[in-house]
Amino acid sequence: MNLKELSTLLGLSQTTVSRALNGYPEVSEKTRAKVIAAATAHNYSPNLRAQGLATGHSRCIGHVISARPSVETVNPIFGDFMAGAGEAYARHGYEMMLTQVPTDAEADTYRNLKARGAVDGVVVHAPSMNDPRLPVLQEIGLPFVVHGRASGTDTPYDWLDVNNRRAFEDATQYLLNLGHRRIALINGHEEMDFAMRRRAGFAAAMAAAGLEIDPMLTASGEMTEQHGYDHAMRMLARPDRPTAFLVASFISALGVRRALDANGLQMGRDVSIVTFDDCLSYLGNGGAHPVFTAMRSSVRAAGAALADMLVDRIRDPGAPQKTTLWEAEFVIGSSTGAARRASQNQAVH
Amino acid sequence: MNLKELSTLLGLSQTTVSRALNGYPEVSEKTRAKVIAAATAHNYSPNLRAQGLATGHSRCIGHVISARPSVETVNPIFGDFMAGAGEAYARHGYEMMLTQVPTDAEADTYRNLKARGAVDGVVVHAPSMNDPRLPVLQEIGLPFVVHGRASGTDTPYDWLDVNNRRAFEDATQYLLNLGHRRIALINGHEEMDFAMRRRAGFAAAMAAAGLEIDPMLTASGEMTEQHGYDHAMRMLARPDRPTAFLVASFISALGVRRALDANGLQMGRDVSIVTFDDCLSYLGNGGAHPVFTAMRSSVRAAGAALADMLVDRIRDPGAPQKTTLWEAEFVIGSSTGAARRASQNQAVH
DNA sequence: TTCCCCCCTCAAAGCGCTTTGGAATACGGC
DNA sequence: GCCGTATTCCAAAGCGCTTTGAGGGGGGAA
Repeated sequence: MNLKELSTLLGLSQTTVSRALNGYPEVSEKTRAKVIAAATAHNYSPNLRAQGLATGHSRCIGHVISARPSVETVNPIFGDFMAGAGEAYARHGYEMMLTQVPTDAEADTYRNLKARGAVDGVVVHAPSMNDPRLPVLQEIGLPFVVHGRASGTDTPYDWLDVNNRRAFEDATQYLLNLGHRRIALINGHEEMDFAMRRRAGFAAAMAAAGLEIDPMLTASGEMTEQHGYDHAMRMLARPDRPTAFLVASFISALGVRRALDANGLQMGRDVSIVTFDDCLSYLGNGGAHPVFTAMRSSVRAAGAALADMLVDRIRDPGAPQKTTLWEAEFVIGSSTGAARRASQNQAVH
Repeated sequence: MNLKELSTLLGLSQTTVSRALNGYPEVSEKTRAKVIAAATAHNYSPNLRAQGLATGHSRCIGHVISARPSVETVNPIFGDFMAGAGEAYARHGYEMMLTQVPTDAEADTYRNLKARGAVDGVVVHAPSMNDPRLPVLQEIGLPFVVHGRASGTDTPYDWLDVNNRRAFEDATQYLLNLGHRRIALINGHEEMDFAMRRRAGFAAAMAAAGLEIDPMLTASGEMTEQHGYDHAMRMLARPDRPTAFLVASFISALGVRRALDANGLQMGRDVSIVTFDDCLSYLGNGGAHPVFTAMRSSVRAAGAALADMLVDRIRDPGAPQKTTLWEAEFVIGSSTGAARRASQNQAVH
């Protein structure tokens, strides 16, 4: 069933039917009602491609996932982000399209997406410092929003970020107040902008307390469970082992916790953990009684908010750039406690 | 840059340029080379929508995610599945499109996808028994493949599944051999076909051993960490508590483990856990030394295999249906051990 | 009755591509 | 030198929709 068929069936012109369906005022309400009834009765929906060809836009948002090798999509955070964004897109009548590409081909992918008119806009995930994608997007004029920020990019752009620096500074301060001195940082890849900011927050609090950061007590990498486990094991094996861990991801925190178990240490009593919690739906932090003391911010909400921002940007490409900075919420769970004497004694500088 | 511009620029007709680009034999290799060079030089790619309109297909695969409420997308399994599928699609030149809809609107969504010509095919996730989606898809003639099976659907369709029944039967047998008698099952939603099969496998092994299933020791629901924790806590609070848990998801198993910790029980010594492991990239099972004894099967590999199946189906709609049944691999970790006397004593029938 | 205006509807021109059917050129063979 | 066969290229017709510019009809005012 296409427009032509539907219109002959109704005894109207294609124009009228199209206008009726698209809510134009030039058509009487009576006609409109008849048209809509017929459309639903015959399960008619305008052909996406024809519509897109005629209007010049695709009503589709692109998410290009750089795959080093394919690790980003798989990031559990991604699923929650898409859930939030997807709902918002649906509300605005947009589809979402995923593209997976090798990291080095991302810029070309954007050019191609633009050239083929495949999408009306994109969201940029996991920005790094001086992210090369942003200049490309600006150059080719493809609307975009960024989940996070990219330090070093001077031209303005739309972004939404969590105040990672503040969150990690506060969390570190919290641990310092509990008497911890040897604090380990299990971070994400430090080319990532958010990871850099997190480290900066940590460093700031440590410096303010007059403490030096022991390079043996910091780690960065893909935030898997194994990542947390491996580095925690390594650090806990040291004679001057840390009394507290600051972990950039809930999943890695699970790994750190496994390492504590493996060492016969009790979380919260022997060793403390503070983690960043993205509120992943399948990995709750124990509901009303948080297991982990955590900085938390819903990545799903971020997805929804960014989707709204992107739709706004597409509708009004000339609007001033919008930026949003969310503060993470700090929740106290049972994974933290006062630093213990024994451990402190070990931690002599 | 569009076809017309490119062709005038080359001094050729649109036909020739199009043919050169699409590899038709009617154009000389010399011309073709010139055309391709110009296309890349000017970053020309045919407009997706125009191409689609002319050819009648979209080169796009749909994944519709039923959201009850929005819980499915967010399933960490989804990310891994998409990573696998996405890579395969890219290889075949397909894009992938996500649509999120309320569970009850899924059938309409398929009709709509078809009516609008939005996608060339879809993959059906999380089939339930007598899944209503399959008849709809068959009726409207939209090519599809199913991740899992839908018992009760008689007309043949393409599917790929893990032998869940066998896996759970074997796992149960393994626990029985270790002397466990009170075995708990933490399952997924039992309308889901895979959950039903898993329970059937469990039940078969128990029945073969002459054991009854204690309804208090089974649970089903969304496979979150909290789900595992809550039910394990409930079961462990019973005087005749289970000595072993059979868990349908790695994430829920983490929750069960948390419950063991909360009860001061040691996993593998006091209480055993066997879990199903989908090989999620961010949640490894400890690499060479598995933490959990597990039935495992990569959901990512499943995504890739299903994507290939779907592309085949689209290319040859008349081909005979293809079905694939994978056996899960059984790996022994440190989460299982012989049933302990003390616990066995509690477990008197 | 006549005219004018507003409301509603229409025919037709694209949007950028593929593809059919046909035409032009080049090349041998007779 | 002429014709048949390849080879290479082209003009034009859609694909299904939106949208422009224009026409038709009904009702109120003169």
